[in-house]
Amino acid sequence: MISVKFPDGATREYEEGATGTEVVNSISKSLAKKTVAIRINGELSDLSSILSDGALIEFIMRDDEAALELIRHDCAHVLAEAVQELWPSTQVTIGPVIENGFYYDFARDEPFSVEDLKAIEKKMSQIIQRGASFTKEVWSREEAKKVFAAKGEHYKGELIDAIPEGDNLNIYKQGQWFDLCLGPHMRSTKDVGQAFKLTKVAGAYWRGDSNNAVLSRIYGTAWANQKQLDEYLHMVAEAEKRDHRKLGKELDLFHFQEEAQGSVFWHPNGFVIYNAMEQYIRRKVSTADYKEIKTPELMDVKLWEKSGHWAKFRDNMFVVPDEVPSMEDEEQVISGNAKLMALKPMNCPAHVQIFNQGIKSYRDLPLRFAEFGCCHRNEAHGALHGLMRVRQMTQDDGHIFCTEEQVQGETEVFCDLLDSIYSELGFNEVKILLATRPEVRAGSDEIWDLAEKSLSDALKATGREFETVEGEGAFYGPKLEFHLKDAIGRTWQCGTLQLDFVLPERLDASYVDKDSNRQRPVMLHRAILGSLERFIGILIENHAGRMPMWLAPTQVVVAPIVSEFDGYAQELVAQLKAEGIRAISDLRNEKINYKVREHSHAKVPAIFVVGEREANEGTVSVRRLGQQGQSVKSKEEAIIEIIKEATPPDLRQA
RNA sequence: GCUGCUGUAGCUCAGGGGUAGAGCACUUCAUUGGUAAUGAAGAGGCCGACAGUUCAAAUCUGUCCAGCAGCACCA
Repeated sequence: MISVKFPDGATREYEEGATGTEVVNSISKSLAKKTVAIRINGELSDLSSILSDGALIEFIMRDDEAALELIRHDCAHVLAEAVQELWPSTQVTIGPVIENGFYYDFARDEPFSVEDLKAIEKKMSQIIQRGASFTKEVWSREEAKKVFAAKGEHYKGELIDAIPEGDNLNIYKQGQWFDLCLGPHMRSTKDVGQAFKLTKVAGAYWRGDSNNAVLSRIYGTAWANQKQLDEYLHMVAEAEKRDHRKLGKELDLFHFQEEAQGSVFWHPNGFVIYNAMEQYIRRKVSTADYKEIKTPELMDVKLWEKSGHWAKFRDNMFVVPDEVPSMEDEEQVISGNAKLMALKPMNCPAHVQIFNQGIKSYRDLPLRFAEFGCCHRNEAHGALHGLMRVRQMTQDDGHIFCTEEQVQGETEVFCDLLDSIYSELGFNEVKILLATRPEVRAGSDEIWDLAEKSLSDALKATGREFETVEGEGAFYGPKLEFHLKDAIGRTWQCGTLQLDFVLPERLDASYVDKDSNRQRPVMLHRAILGSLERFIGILIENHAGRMPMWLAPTQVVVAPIVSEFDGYAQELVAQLKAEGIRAISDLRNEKINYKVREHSHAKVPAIFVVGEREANEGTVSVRRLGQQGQSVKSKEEAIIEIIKEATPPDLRQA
């Protein structure tokens, strides 16, 4: 006999070899009906798993949060079966669960079309209705290789080879169809339910390596019930409406064009936001004792060779020969002998050049430089994405030169600065990741041990929680990544703090310590927004284009109802402008409905409507974006209200 | 860069081997109307670029360019 424990502390005895199914059946019929999987000692497993003596077990119902992963994984298997039923010569590869759904990669000569998805969904529905049980078998390596080879499944053969010797080789069957899989799965395909949808097709590299073949990937989403699926699809539609590229066009904020791929043309409206953000950050870093600097855009390639960027990022740099092309033969000719310059892809080496001027004393440390650094990176075509990924960007960059002992204090101060800025900008959920040494890197393992330890110790000392992501650090040092959660739950990496022992060494930075000895400073690279362009894109999507008053390109429109009161409207605009408010009048010969509609579409936060009553009483009828109706106030009161709201968050009186 | 899709008016899109279409926006005229569209008229296009097939190409084919969705990349 074996005994199993339940979460409430109870124990029960079963025959040797009892499975989760037997246990759940022994408890109650209704429980057995709802239970789709089991957790054994905390690990999600098949309900049909054989239990060991003393195991702690928990039942997973289909409606449990934990079952979502199983629903999606099982759904991926159903997708694969459906595809092979429809197109038997298609090879299957892998099909993992991802956020909100799953995908499956197939090897097939003909890529899938969007129309195919409908047919596949129909077939999947049938497979789910058939409700074949998932059963697990453990095969020998040889057997598995033979069977998959016979089926023409070469990718599965490669996967089998990659499984470490000694590990079990699980095969999950659902009726006639089977797949190599770690599991676990639910009881049968019926447990998947019908709340699923295939969303898109795309190409993807085998094993995520661009040197490998391109496979056809089908993405899907799956949920416990139709309501959840509908909510998810609604959320996706909402996100689409917020797309900053669409809003950028609608609100006349910026545009892109072919001749400057990936570089922003800021229109007057967009540049208001840009300037407001730049000025805001400038005030914040100035208060935090940073010295603002400006460094050259174009520098000799030699500097980038020295810093190590040339070796690693040359392919993504814009290189400019210092030469006027000759125009012989009507073709532009460049000799190839010219000195090579490069547009800076980042600012750090330039900041070190300023640090290196003159002799620095330990008394100068920590020395904090800030720059709105305009950087160019020749990003791959497919990587460009509106404001989120551009070729010309302006980083709110900064570098702190300090001693090893000062790292902890600087980390703490920086984290506080970030918290203050993010919360002022309306982002209250921040997740921190510590990214450690990548495979290709500069600096010895000892330096990396030290750098990773100092950074994580410093962060721990601030009392903040973080997760570690292995291998994601910069080539010169480990980094902290600060991820913001936006209004519809998406996360964006914005801030970063990177600890660097390598660049000061390579670029020979030094200071004189108490005992008159030359020492290497530590360099902290840091950014708060990341890039102004990208952050503005995030702000647009977060606010769905309805920018808070202090960032709104036009803050107030004053619209008279009839032309008789144009004078009163102009007077109001003049008063608002005198207070630094971005106000305009709309004196067009149009109905008030039309004006209100138009300015509401333009997402102007406040409209002052004035007619006979207002002009006679010295009032305004204030209509606020997103609110029904309007309220009448004295003009003084209305203006004071706008001034308050238009004040940047760091300048507001508490 | 890779795979797939798309490219027609300022915007959103329909059409499709034989004279280029709609709505909105724009211009003009009339309208002075109290909180999300007043009416009428007009103007606007090398149908992404280049080549090929054809009596004839915006339409079919090919190449290229750009955008989009993923992938890969992201100092």
